[in-house]
Amino acid sequence: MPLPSFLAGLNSQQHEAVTLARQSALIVAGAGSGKTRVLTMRIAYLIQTDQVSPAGILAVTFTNKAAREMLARLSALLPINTRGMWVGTFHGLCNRLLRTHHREASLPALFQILDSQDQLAVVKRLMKTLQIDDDKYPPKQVQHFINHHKEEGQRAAQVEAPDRFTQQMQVIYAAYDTQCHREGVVDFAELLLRSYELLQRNESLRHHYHQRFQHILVDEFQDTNRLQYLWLKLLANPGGTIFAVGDDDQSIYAFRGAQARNMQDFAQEFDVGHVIKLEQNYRSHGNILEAANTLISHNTDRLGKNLWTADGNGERLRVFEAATDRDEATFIVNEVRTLTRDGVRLDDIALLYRANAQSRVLEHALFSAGLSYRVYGGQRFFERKEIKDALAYLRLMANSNDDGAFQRIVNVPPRGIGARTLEQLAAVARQQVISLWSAAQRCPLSGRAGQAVNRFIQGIESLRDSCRDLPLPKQVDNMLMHSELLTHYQKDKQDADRLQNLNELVNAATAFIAEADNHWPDEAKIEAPSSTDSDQTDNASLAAFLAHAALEAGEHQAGSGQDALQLMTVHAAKGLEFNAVFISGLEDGLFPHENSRMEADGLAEERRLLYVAITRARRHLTLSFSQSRMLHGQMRYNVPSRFLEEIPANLVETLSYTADLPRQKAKSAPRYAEMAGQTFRIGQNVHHPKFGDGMIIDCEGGGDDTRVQVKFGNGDSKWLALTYAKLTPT
DNA sequence: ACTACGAGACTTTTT
DNA sequence: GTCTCGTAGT
Repeated sequence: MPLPSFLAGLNSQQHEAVTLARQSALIVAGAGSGKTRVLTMRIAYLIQTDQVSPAGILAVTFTNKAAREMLARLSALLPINTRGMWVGTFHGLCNRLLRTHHREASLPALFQILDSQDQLAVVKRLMKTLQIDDDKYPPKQVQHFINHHKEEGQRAAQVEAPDRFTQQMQVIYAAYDTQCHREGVVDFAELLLRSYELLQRNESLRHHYHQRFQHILVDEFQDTNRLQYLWLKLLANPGGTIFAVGDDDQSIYAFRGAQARNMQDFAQEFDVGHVIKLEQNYRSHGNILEAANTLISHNTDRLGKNLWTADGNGERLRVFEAATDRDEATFIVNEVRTLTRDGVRLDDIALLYRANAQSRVLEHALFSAGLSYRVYGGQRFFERKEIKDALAYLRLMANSNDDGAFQRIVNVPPRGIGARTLEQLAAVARQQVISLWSAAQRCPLSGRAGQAVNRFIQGIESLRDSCRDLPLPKQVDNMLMHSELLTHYQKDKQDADRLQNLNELVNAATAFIAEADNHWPDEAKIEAPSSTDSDQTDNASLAAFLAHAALEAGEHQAGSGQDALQLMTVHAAKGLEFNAVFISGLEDGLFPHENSRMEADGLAEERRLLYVAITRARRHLTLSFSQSRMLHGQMRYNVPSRFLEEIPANLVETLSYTADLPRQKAKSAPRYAEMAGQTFRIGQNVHHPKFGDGMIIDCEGGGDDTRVQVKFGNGDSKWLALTYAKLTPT
């Protein structure tokens, strides 16, 4: 059989990966090595050569964006319809699975999905009813405990609890699951754990999917957590094959449970004969790659790879040292101007930083300079307050047991139902183990508040009735008209945005339906032999829309397509590329972040983070750091990042202050410490006979009592009395 | 039921 | 420094 023509142009490793015979495979795909291309071509190749039908493919990604991109590229390669294909995020696919088999998973047909916010609200509410001290057991920590254990595949009963504290956590975890079950809601981790347990328990179902999914493909494998790995294993074994693509050097999500170790485990457990490495980079110039290679070589426990390019070395990296964070920002603004003069588009330039707090100074400088910019991160469409309120109305219409939704909007807009009334309702609900809604229904309270509650219940019910046979966008519109949310937010004259967002929600619903008609065939019809609810199916599109809202919170910042500089954290930049990249704040304590010192493998992860940042750049890469920085309302003095020393000097051009850059340092009034005729200044580099080299970051006292705080190379800082410490300037 | 003030946090984040 | 959250006061 002739090979499909689209294979032309692949390099030999890519070709090998794409055309591999039916077997499990591990592809270590370096940054810019054409990873997504290989993944999509592999699918196209399998289908084109009749090794599998589209329905036999399961492809998993981490983000909706990646899933969309894969589908888009796939339909460009092949004239097939992507309808029957299972391409999506772990959570999206689990949702699909659970919707299809909700009975077997003992979930209501219209189960709702809790996002993190919602989940935290449930935890708080629960702890209140259980009367658990939230100082001793901070809700955030409880939430993390629950998620962490779910991601390890553990139910409350399986958690090891050697001490009092953990036992209490375990109790809350168990109560939380009970509560969620009663309300018919499911959190993100639950989506995975529940479908994992479903497949584990239900042999015929498992068998069905084993038969079906002949080829499973996984993107960003290094980001999988334990449960996701087990889920894949359960879905593939025995006989199925997994095509895993990942890069251990780009593993930067350990803090949320990702285990790059899954790559090694996978190679072993799935008998991967030889690992295919994609090392040819099609993105960056040579110097940039060499800097990245050398930096990452300082990590141990790597699968090991070295990026190379057929392109030239290009220009050298530039490193700039600033006196203050403002100077740093000014420098970057000037450099950006130079680049745009040379014809680089603004949106092909990125300013990256370790922590969001750093964007402020940069934004200020950009704003003053009149450069347009866009900051990624921040609130997303479906996470906005007013949208959450509107969604709560819809949720309550779909599922009246949803206490979270009930509580959220029972008094929005204000209708005279205060904390007092709610408490009474909650007490009834707790006693009879029923939802707030049922409590309100069954035990009507007397008085004005009771009337208000009744009116509320009736309002929602009549909404539900009037929406019954309407198409989804009309339902949303109808809800907005009758809920008085619009008038409520009209009073907030400060933000007309909120009104606009609410109206936008109708458009979102319209867009969702249009999209669903293309890609989301009614799985229930195709897949599920077992689930045919007659009572509630007319609300299926509403439930699907609500799931969509939770699973895909919407664009981070709806960039209106205009040319603007891109500001984001290094994490957010993963997977992207730019002609020119600035990485700012390369200081010890910031990058690597000081909190990383506490964590096992923390420094290595920070190094990988910088590796990711560096490999975003195609042509121009500028690193910068500042001697001083305003952080948490305090001036902090930092030493350059240790990572800078790990980049070979011959690749770097060091920039110094230029004459036209106003030194603002005088304004920050360096404080001095004097002792025996010697003067020490904040920011000055010094040497200590015992602790080594460091920098003075603070001083206090005077005369014989003068002390200075010195931050040493290992990250520690110490207060030293000048009388005793033998400090010498370096 | 709504506003105002103060305490405390504050790495990274997708689903 | 600035934002969020929770409580106390009106």
